[in-house]
Amino acid sequence: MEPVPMLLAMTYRAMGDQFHDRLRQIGLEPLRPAHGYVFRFLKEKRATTVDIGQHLGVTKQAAAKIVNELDDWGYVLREPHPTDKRAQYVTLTTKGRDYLKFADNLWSDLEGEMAEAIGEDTLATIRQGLAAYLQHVHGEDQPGLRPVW
Amino acid sequence: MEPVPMLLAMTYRAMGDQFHDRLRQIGLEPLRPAHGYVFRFLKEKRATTVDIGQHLGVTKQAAAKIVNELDDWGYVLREPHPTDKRAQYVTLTTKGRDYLKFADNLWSDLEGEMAEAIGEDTLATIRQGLAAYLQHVHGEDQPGLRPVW
DNA sequence: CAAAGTAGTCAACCAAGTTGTCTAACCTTA
DNA sequence: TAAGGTTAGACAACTTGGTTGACTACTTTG
Repeated sequence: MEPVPMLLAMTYRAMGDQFHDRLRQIGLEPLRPAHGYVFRFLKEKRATTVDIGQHLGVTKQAAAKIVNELDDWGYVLREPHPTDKRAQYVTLTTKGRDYLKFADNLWSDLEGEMAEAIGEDTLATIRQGLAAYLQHVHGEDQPGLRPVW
Repeated sequence: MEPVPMLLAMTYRAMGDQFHDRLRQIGLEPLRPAHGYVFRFLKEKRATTVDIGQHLGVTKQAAAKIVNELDDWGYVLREPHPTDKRAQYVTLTTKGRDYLKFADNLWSDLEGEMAEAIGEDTLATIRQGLAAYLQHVHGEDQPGLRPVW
């Protein structure tokens, strides 16, 4: 019997692969999951590189590398922090927001296909079950994503 | 609303972290998920390094590195292939089988805790739902694990 | 106002994979 | 049965995505 985590990993992988395939057909830059997570984070709040690193669960140096790429590609830009002369806010450009919207559509397409395959209600149960488990493990303050890729 | 894959990844990560923590308390070698997947594979069938690479979805060179570690630590050993003088079968030692048994217990403990947190039936639905989705996507021949770590 | 802490950058290193090459053995097949 | 193509495994160089450590400029706190 397969351990549950293996099922989780395989499903994550399967969905991620499909996402990536379709994305590549559009010929975008080679965005990795981390980039997507950054977009999602920046949509919510203004953040510095250090904040981003914290959220991703990596060092600020690693975060800086990611931010640099996104900057080079025009997905984000840096603007001076209003009160702290050391810091810079990283913000989404229009291109970044467009990407995010596009990606969200793609995700919900994939989720729709999943619902079709296994049933709307089953998917809902999965969603709620996993959320409840994370709640159970981490309580209120969910950690950064501590990603898996 | 969180995309489902993110929930999958976070749950996988949460369970994996707990697994790893408890394992480390016992002071075992720093086994990574890949090692566990190799054990699970070798329990089923005799396999060469190339087979293992195929199963893990990595090159044979990468697989060889993993097998070397496991050999150094005494979890597997290599024995000559009966008919092919180039090849070697990789097989679990007693230490390897003991580890696997231990790990399986640990996993089912964790799964038990999950069941307690979110309900036996919810967990069962998750299990079946994910399996059905994988079936839907990949059909009969599930790919190697194409792992995520 | 001095001391401790923090944002960001630079540089060196590391781990886990990749590609490419080679040898010895294997498998056609003419 | 010899010849040509394929394969298992090893070795080496490189790539990627991170790490730790050190430093500067600025900020916060006692």
